Amino acid sequence: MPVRSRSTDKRERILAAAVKVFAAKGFYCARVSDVAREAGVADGTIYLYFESKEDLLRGLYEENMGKINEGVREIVDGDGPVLQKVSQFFEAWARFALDDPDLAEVLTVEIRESGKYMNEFAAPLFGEFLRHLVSLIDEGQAAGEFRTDVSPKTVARAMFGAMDELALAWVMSKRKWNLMGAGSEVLKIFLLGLKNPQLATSD
Amino acid sequence: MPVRSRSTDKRERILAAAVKVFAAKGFYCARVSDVAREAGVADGTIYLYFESKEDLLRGLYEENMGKINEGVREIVDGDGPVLQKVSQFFEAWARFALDDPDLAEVLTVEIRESGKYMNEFAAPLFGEFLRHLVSLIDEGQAAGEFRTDVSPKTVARAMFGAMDELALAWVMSKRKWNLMGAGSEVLKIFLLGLKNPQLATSD
Amino acid sequence: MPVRSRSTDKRERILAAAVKVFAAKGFYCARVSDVAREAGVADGTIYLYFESKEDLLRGLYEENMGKINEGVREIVDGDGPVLQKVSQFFEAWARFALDDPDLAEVLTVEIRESGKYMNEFAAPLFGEFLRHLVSLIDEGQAAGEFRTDVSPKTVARAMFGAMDELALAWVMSKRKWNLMGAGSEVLKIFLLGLKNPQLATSD
Amino acid sequence: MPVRSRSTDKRERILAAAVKVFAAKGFYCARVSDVAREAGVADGTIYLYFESKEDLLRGLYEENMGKINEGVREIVDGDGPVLQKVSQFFEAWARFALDDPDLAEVLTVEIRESGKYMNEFAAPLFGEFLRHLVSLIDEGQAAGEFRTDVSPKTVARAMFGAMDELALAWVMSKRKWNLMGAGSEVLKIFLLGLKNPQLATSD
DNA sequence: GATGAATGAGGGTTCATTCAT
DNA sequence: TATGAATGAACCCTCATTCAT
Repeated sequence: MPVRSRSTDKRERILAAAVKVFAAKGFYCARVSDVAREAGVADGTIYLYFESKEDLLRGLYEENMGKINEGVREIVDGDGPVLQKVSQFFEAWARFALDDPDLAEVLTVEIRESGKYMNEFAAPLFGEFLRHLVSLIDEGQAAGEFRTDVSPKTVARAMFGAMDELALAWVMSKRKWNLMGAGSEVLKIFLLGLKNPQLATSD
Repeated sequence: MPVRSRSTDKRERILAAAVKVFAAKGFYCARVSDVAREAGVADGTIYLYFESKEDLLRGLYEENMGKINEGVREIVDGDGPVLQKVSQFFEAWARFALDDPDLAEVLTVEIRESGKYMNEFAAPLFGEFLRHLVSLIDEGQAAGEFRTDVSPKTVARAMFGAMDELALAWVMSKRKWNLMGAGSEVLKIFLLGLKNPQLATSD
Repeated sequence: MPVRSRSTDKRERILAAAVKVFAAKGFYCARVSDVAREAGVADGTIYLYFESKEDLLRGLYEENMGKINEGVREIVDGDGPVLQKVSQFFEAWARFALDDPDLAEVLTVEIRESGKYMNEFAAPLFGEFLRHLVSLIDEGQAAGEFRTDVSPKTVARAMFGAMDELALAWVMSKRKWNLMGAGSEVLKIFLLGLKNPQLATSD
Repeated sequence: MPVRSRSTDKRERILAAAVKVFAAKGFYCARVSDVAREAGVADGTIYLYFESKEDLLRGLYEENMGKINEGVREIVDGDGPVLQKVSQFFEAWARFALDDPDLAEVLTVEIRESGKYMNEFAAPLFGEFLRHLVSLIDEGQAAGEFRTDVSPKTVARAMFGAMDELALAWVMSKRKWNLMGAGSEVLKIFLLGLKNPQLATSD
């Protein structure tokens, strides 16, 4: 039976509260005391676990983007056919958004938060995420499934952008429609659009 | 012939300064006095033209998104074949980013700024932009060019997301690669992926 | 007719208020808003003239210690007999305390404020002050008025300590007794104690 | 034979730690947790022995100033010639500084901390210390050794100020020079300066 | 219209103190 | 007794906004 120390629990509660509050008000409009209240702790307690408000965002980002990266890495490193792995990749992404739309919103929005310090920590993890996707496209080209006259990097970026925008739209629309279905539609477009014309069989 | 009053010029200078400063530091980290210095006016002067810092962002957004919408509307309302119009649509979008990357960054990033009041003004104009794209997809389906088993809204959103992400990546990478070329690649993927399989001729 | 800019006046008012408040509550117990209220300005106004609370203390110190140093330098560089200059030196010091006991208290107390950053700025000016006194002792020895078997540095430091303690006691006692008279007594002790025994005439 | 309880030891350790930390960072800049770490106890433990941070300073002050007062009282109440007792008085003072420079710094600096509550407890003990010195001067005057045209209180204060400043300078200079020697020089100045001119024998 | 000094509310952060274990 | 995680009041400083000139 797992025994989590009190502090670990509290750290998690603070992170969860931060996700909720940042999603609701945005990082800059959110007050640290909002997060504290949401987490049910005193303002000062947050500073026992995080160095600053910004560090709280960083912690939130690294913790969760780390998990996502883990998940997609397993898929990318898996054994099945590449087309199936691409599907799984985006399913995983969609499931993550479905599971915690607030978190999806924060990661999705904050990743844009242009310059300054933010990207100093966001970039590496996002870069890793993208590299996994690039690997898949590479693999697809190597397997003869995808056309080779496109840049995997460009394709990966575009696919991510399309899916991310979908997730954002879904979050903003108060989750009124079927994200997974829309994701499938878009994925199909990409797979068709990338299909190697040399392949004997049409879909 | 239109004669712009001196004050209109100043308004433009302030807006241009705001674009530059917001792109560099982000809306929340930018100070009104930064914008004033960049515009070469006094802090107080900004409040002769805008009600608040937020109103400055609104003005910036409406002015520029308005122009973009005008541009794409002309394309959408134009007479050529739908496939050509789709190409023109994204060319216009890319050209806008190429012409003023700072502006592209601000619009691209701030549009995400989930929360609060922001979207109260961003949504309508962005919605209009999206509707133009949806119209094109609709038109393509009606013309038999595109498959009809996909939701135009979903497709439009995905296409926008892909292109927007490309623009963002390009901006963030300090414009080191060819945005227009990458955009063409991605557009081709979408057009192939959307192509009506009933069409006799393959591309 | 001297025209002081408004800002100069305000800076002076803030400095004067800081002297009063720091004297009354001590630097660390004083709140910036106390100084602001005393000066009749808004909290933020202080930061138009000083970078931080600490900078306010630094400004106060440099401005006033600078003036004191100027005053004693003129005396040290003057032409009269050295014994007379020593008297003038301490008279000047006492007059400064009499003129602005609050200021005397702040300078006297804060100069002790041991380590850290404080002395980074206090040391040079206090060092200058001490050097002026050392010069006088040197001069007295060279002139044959003072014994030469004592270190001018040690003597200067002791004389300063004695006078400073007197000033502090006077300030703390709510100025109930005659500082100038006590100062004369002490000065006489030092002058007798330092007197060159070779001198033919006894006092 | 006195058996110190474990708790008394801990109290002593905390006091010693406080001396060290207060000397290094100053009372206001020192954190209670700094003292706790230095003492090797938990933060909360300090509050088992002291009511507050201020009380810790009070305890430190009373304990040590008490010892000093005891020491000088023995000297003052001793039997030897008054001139010798004066020498012993300041030797004791210097030895105290030499033995524990950190403590000297704290007592020396904090005694100035003008304001508030501080002096409520410092004043009595410092007053006692001064009264011992005043007694000596009185005694010297009564014995015909010192001139009687000076106020013993003033003289005592000045002597203390001179010696204290010397100790402070020595502490601040990282103890680079000979405090005891400098003290002797200064004491000699005072003794010469105070010498009763009626005395047949010159020194 | 234009200025920029002044304002003051607001918020991130610190740290003395408490208390459940 | 001893602990140290938790508390929350306090405070320095920022910066959007105002307004006298």
